[in-house]
Amino acid sequence: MSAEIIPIPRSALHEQVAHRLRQMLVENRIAPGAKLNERALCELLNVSRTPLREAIKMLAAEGLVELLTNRGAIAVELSEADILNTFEVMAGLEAQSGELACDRITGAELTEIKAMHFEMLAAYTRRDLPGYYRLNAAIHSAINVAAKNPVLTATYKQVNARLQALRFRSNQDGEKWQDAVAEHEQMIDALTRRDAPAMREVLMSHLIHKRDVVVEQLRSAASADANQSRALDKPASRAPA
Amino acid sequence: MSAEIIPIPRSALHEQVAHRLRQMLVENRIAPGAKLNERALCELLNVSRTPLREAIKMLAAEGLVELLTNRGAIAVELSEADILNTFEVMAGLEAQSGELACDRITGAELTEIKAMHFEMLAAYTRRDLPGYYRLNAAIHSAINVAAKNPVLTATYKQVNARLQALRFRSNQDGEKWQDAVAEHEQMIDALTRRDAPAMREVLMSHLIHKRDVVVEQLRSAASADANQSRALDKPASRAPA
DNA sequence: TCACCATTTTTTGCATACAAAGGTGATTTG
DNA sequence: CAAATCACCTTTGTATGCAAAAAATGGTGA
Repeated sequence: MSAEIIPIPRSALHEQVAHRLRQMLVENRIAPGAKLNERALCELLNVSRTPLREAIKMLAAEGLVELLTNRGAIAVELSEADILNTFEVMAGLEAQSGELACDRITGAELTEIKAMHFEMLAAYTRRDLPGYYRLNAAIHSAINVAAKNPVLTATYKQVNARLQALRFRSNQDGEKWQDAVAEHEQMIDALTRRDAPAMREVLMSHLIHKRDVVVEQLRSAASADANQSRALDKPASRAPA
Repeated sequence: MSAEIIPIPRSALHEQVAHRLRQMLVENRIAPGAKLNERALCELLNVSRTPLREAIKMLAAEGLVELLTNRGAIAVELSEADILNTFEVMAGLEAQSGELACDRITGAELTEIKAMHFEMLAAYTRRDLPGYYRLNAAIHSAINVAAKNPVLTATYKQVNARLQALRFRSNQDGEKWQDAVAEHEQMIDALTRRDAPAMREVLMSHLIHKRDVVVEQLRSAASADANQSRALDKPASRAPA
């Protein structure tokens, strides 16, 4: 085992394009409902249409974009029902991750998660929302990894990606934020005790609460949008690019 | 709202190609590990390389084929670890389906599932393995649908597709078969009582047993292969097309 | 002014062409 | 004779061209 000269062996163009598009979608740089214009993306990414189209097809299979037959692709726009359903699945996947992690987590992994937890508490204390989100996601991801099941990890990531775009524009409420932190304490506790049923329970309710926060924010954002568009006398049901 | 002249609005070529390839993979008409030669598939399906390649990219995102960079695509070949991991995820998804179905199943749905269960018993009694598999899959699918969560259904289907190829060549052992039927009885029972925890429990162990059957069959098949290849003095670690 | 229709323009979908990487086999050399 | 090398062929990856469908535009009539 000597030469991994370049760990990324110059991955194919369509892979790179898919990666960049995925990032743009998850970071809301392409708004939900927005059309993916091939010509525009081609010159933005400096590739021809062939690898671009192949990348778009992959994202469609991942559920990040929707294909429209003769009308190209648009970034998925989740209805409230979609969001509820997606969080429900995520809750199941997280709960299972937690259960399995209780059986399979190593001491080093648990230590690292505890360290990240304290970092998250620091971010919370400073009301550093971006830092908090980053650490929060890192902790959940670490728990998932500790479950030692790559298939579960891949499934988790794929479903989670669809929700990332929502999280990107969500803002924690003061009280809810405090509750979320308390739930994280319970998680760490259950994980330390290797108490799988407790872990499942905590993660399930944690996800339910996350869901409620997102849906609530979405509703208020939607009503704000509605007010604004009424004021501007302009129907803006579909988000622009 | 008048004319849905053709309910399938002449879906795009790459969709049709993806569908046919998916079918071929799931039915083991393309063996695990086998190379997907573009030229050959093009003339088999009578399409040019562009839609074929787009379809292959979709299947890669679904986890049915593996892309090799400059060497095309091969049908996924699951290692024993992969199989264990995949069944573990399936168990979680089925368990959640069962729990949710207990809350949300309609009387009509339950009735239909019971009817299919009796049909399955008939197939079992006749030792009609293909019929048994079909009804078994239909029942599990119906439970999933009764959970009323399209995201869960999509996730379930995607993960399950990777296992279908294995099931296609698996054969139930007499005793294990009897156990599986008994577990199905318990499932129907729990579902009738709307007992979500019991449903979770039954489905979890049912999937574990399914997993064991598949792994056992795989092992004996592998050793048989090894014997045969030794006899023929020909290394055949990779399955041919 | 608004609605409807024809025409133009844009955009997507598919096919093909070209370039580069991989595999194969024969030939050559140690 | 074995191993390495080189040339050839096959296959994949990307770019481009062409046809069809959809959107945009403009004009006409009520």
